[in-house]
Amino acid sequence: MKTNKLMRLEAAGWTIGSTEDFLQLNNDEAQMVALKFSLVCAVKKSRIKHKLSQIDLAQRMKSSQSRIAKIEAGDASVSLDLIVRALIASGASTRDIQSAFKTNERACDVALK
Amino acid sequence: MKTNKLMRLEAAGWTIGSTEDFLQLNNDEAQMVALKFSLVCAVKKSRIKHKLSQIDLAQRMKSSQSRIAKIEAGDASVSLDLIVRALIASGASTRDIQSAFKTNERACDVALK
DNA sequence: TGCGCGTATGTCGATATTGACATAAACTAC
DNA sequence: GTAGTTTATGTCAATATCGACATACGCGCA
Repeated sequence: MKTNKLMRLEAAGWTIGSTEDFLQLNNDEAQMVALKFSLVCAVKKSRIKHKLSQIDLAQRMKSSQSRIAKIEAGDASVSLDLIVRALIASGASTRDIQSAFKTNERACDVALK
Repeated sequence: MKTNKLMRLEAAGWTIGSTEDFLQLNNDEAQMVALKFSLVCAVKKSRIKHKLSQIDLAQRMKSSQSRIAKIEAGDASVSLDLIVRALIASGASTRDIQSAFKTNERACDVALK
């Protein structure tokens, strides 16, 4: 019997698994953030490696310098789409892009400066 | 001296490299499309592998069944963000995600059915 | 000092993307 | 058959994201 307490909980607006869902969501969120971070790092690395200013890169992908700055700053208003576009436009190779998806990257700043 | 013809062209609204930019853009676009395609395939594979219905997956990522359908159909209104979120939520491992970024995947349908 | 260059930050109107919903279609199993 | 399950498609109001612009900051150099 799993009815009694369960039903009371559900009556109160809870469902079984809600905790797991919550944690799962957090975990997924974390993965997403880590992924974005890696890619952002890769963008900056690739841009500098190819000796491009933010303006150069912006022109390449028909965006604006401020967008590039926001990308590299990890601004909340930039999508994964834009990050990956920037990565591609910056001249990163397919291999670079792929390896950027390893989330176990070292801290970005360290590698950059 | 690269001034003469160049200046005339620029006066006409052209800049050097515009053709390259054009091709570059197309190439970047193509890379982006290929990437999305690979990921979409990976989502469907992973979802089925984990025996999830579109509704299940939708609940996991707090989205809707119709969105999942659109994702897997390659609808124009789905962002890379959502695709990757779906991939993560479907239970794909980090390794799965990474390997999904190899653009030289085989056709999706073949593998799926 | 001031000037040029690259970058950071805030704002804003226009556009893209979202979840939700309705509904149809495809497919099983009875 | 039809009832149940899964997936596909269209619509829409709410929100997220966009490029563009202004502007400030840091930094090297004359």
